[in-house]
Amino acid sequence: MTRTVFEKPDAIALVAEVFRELGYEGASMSSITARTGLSKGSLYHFFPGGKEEMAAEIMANIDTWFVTQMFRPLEEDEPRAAIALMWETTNTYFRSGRRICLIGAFALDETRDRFAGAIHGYFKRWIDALASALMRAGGGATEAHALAEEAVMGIQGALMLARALGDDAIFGRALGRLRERLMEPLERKGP
Amino acid sequence: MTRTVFEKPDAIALVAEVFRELGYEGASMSSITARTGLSKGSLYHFFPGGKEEMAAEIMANIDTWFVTQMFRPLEEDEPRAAIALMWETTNTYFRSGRRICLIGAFALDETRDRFAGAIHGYFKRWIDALASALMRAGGGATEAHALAEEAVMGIQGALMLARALGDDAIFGRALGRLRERLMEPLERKGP
DNA sequence: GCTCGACTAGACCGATCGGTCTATTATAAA
DNA sequence: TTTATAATAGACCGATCGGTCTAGTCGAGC
Repeated sequence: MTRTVFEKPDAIALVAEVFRELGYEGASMSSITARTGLSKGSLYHFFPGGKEEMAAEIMANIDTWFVTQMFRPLEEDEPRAAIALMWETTNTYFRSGRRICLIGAFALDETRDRFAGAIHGYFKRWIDALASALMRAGGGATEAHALAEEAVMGIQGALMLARALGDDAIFGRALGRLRERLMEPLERKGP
Repeated sequence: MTRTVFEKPDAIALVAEVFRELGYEGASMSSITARTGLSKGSLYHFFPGGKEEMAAEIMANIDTWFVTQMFRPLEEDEPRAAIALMWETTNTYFRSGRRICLIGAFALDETRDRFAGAIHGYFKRWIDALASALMRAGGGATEAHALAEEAVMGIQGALMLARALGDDAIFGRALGRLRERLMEPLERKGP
C-alpha cells in the first residue's frame, strides 16, 4: 500500500477547496477523504476537533493571508498603490470569479452562528482597512467608510452573481466598475 | 393525538424558512419536521420527491412571487415608478437585511449544480427586467444593463454583509446608495 | 540497527440521515 | 350513514453521517 505523507498547510488548502465546493454541511468526511486523498486517520491527526476545527483553521488561514496580502498594505502602505493592489489581489484570489468567498458562503447559512466571530472580524477588517486607505488618500471619514462598505459588498455580490449566472466575464466587469466608483471621489481631490 | 391540517402553500412557506436558516444540506428532515410542525407523512404527501422537490417548489414559488411583484412591473409598467417599487419591495421582502436570499445562498454551494437553471433564470430575469425599465426611462442598452447588473449584485452583497456583520442598519444604507447610483444617470436625462 | 513518535490506512461505532410504509383520522361526496 | 380519499403521525429501513480506534508505515535521533 503506497503511503502519501502530507504537510498540515497542504491539508488545510486541500480541505478548504472541498468546503468551497460543497459548503460546510455538504462536505462529508467521506467526500473530504475522497477529494483530498487524505485518510480519516490523517484528517483527525491534523484536526482532532473534526470538521469544526478544519473549518476554523481554514478560516484563520484565509484571514491571515488576506491580512498580509491586502489588509495590512491598505492600513500601512501608500494608499493609492495599496488600493490598486487590492483590486489585483481580489481578481487573482477569486480566480476571476470562478472561486467563491468561503467566509462569505459561511455567513449565509447556519454555519454563521458557529463562526460568527471569525466571519465578522474578516469583513470588518477588510472594510476598515480599505476605509483607512481612502482616508489617507484624502477622503472624509464618513465617505471613506461608505465607499469601502460599497466596494466589499460589491465584490461579494459579484462573486455570487458570477456563480449564479455561470458567467466568466461578469466578475471582471464588476471589479472594473467598482474600481471606478471607488476612485471617482479621489480623482476630484487630484491624482 | 391532536391533528393539525396544513395547506400546501403554508407547507412551502414553512419549509422555505427552514432552508433559509439552515441551508439545503443543513436542513435535515428531522429539523424540518421539528421546526415546521409538519410530520414526515405530511411532508412526503406534499412533496413526494423529498428534499429536492421541496427546494424546487420553494424556488419556483419565490420566482413567481418576484415575477408578479417586481419583474413584470419593471418590464411593463411605468419605469420610474416600477424602479421605486423595486427598492421598496426589496427592503420589505428581505426584512431590512435580516432575511437572506435563498436563491443566492443556493448559488454558493453545491446546491447550485442541482438547481442551476432556476438560479440562473431568477437572476437573469431580475437584471433584464431592471435593464428594460432603465432603457424605457431613457438609458442606453449597454449602460442600462451594466447598471442593472450593478444594482442586483449590490443587493446580494448587501444581504451577505448584513448577515456577516450582524448589522441591522447596513442593508438600508446600502439600498440607499444603490438607488442613488441607479438614478444618477437618469437624473441627467431629466425627471 | 533500534527505538520512538509522527503520520497514515481503513475497519468499525452509535447516531442520524433521507426516505418508505402502515395505521389512523378528518372531510366531503353519495 | 356509508364510503372514498386526502392528510397526518410516527415507527421503521438501509445508507451514510461524524468520529474513534487499531494496526500498522515511515523517517529522525541515538
